[in-house]
Amino acid sequence: MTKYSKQSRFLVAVDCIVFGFDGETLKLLLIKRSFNPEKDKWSLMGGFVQASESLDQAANRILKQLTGLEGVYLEQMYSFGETNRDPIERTISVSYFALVDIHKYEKQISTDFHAEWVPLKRIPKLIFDHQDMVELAKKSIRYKAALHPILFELLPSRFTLPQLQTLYESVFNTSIDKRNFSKRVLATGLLIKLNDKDKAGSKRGAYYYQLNMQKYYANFQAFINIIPNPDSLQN
Amino acid sequence: MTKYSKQSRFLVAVDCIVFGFDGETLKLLLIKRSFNPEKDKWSLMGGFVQASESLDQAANRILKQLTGLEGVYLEQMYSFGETNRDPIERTISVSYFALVDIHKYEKQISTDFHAEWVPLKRIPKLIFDHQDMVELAKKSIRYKAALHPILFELLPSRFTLPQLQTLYESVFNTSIDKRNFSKRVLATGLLIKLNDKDKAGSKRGAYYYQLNMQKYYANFQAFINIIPNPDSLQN
DNA sequence: TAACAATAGTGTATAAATCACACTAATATT
DNA sequence: AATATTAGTGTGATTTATACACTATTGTTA
Repeated sequence: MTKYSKQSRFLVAVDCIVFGFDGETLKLLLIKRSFNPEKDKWSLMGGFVQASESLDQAANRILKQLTGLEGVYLEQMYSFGETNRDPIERTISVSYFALVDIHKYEKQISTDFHAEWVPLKRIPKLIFDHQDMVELAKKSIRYKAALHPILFELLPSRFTLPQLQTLYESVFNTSIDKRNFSKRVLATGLLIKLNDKDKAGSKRGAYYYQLNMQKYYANFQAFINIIPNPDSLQN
Repeated sequence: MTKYSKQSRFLVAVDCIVFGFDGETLKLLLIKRSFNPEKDKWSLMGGFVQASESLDQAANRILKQLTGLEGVYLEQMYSFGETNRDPIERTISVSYFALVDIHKYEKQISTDFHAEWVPLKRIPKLIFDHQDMVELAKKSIRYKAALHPILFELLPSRFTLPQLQTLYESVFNTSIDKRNFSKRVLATGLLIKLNDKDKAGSKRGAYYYQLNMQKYYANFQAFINIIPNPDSLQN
């Protein structure tokens, strides 16, 4: 059968907004572009989709190539298709956001690749419409995290309640009463309390918890109420 | 400056999942394809993105061309990019869902175009991965409608509470106590009660309501609780 | 080695939201 | 005039959310 001969064909890119959390601050992984146009400007991780791969495969490949990251939480977000968003040639970009445990990758990223963790509050000017992508990604994770337990993807496999609370407070840019916070998270049944403590953050030490992976996967689609009235917290 | 010479370029399509509600049943607008491949098979509204238009513009154009629909609620949903999803040539499809007032368009659609409203429960086999798109669209509107007042887009500008309730009951495939339902919807402050009644649906007649457009637009992003525990209603 | 400083951990009473539930009202039809 | 059909309304019980403050632990320091 013949091809669709009269139609235009376009470059299709994938761009990844990669979030990390170092225990205090939410960060994005950015790279200095190594090729034209906009060489040496800050950019999201991106690359063109190849003929042989699906969009998801492209996103995973690009993330792996540019940062070494593999097997991380990656979710398609939105497709950007303004005709002039790339000045060289029309490119449609399918954006993904990723949530990674920053500690696993911190060293290898900055040495092997020209990628850097930048605090979300101090994102430099980015190329093309990457700024818009970042804004949308911030909204998207806040929205999703208000309903689903995705933020655990940003933490190491063992974490403390104070760490978890700090993470929620950063994402939602608010402060939460710790008694109510712990009641709510424990009520989800997602956490398993361990016997040892993290002594790094305080003299007394805080108990480690880990995810109950069974329940985590089973309840991922269910709505969960860690942040009440999240819409009143927009900013 | 030169183009990105070594990269592959792809066809990019837009496919629209168009929902309508006739007062009793949720329906999708489908068309019989008028061209190959898969001529005469059932399909979603789709078409290729042109060089001169953005994705949103393409979606609006295609909807207009194939159905005459214009100015309807249209929201980008997800991009489908499996390499072999179109057997003729690789095509990346950006899907949109639309919510329309079925009465406004019912006649003009079936006469001017080869489009047809089909009950959601009786969707025929569709071409390519359009079945997947429909499944995702059903999930998407249910998810969104659990949190935001989008379902009003499916109703005429004047509607009764019984109509609204039937709509929610169809979307969530459940039944709701009408006392609690009316309390909840009226508590949103989104509805204005009118002085006349719809006498078509019953002898007594039910009061018409209309949307308070101010509040509707202002509160669109806010979370709203018309359906409690929507996750317990999945199916 | 006792006092101090710093963070972790816990409970209760009040307010608000949600839920379950049944009767009367209006009117077209017979 | 009786009947059938759908619209409209209120309350009490339960659950959930909120506000709020003190004790526990332990490394550091005087």
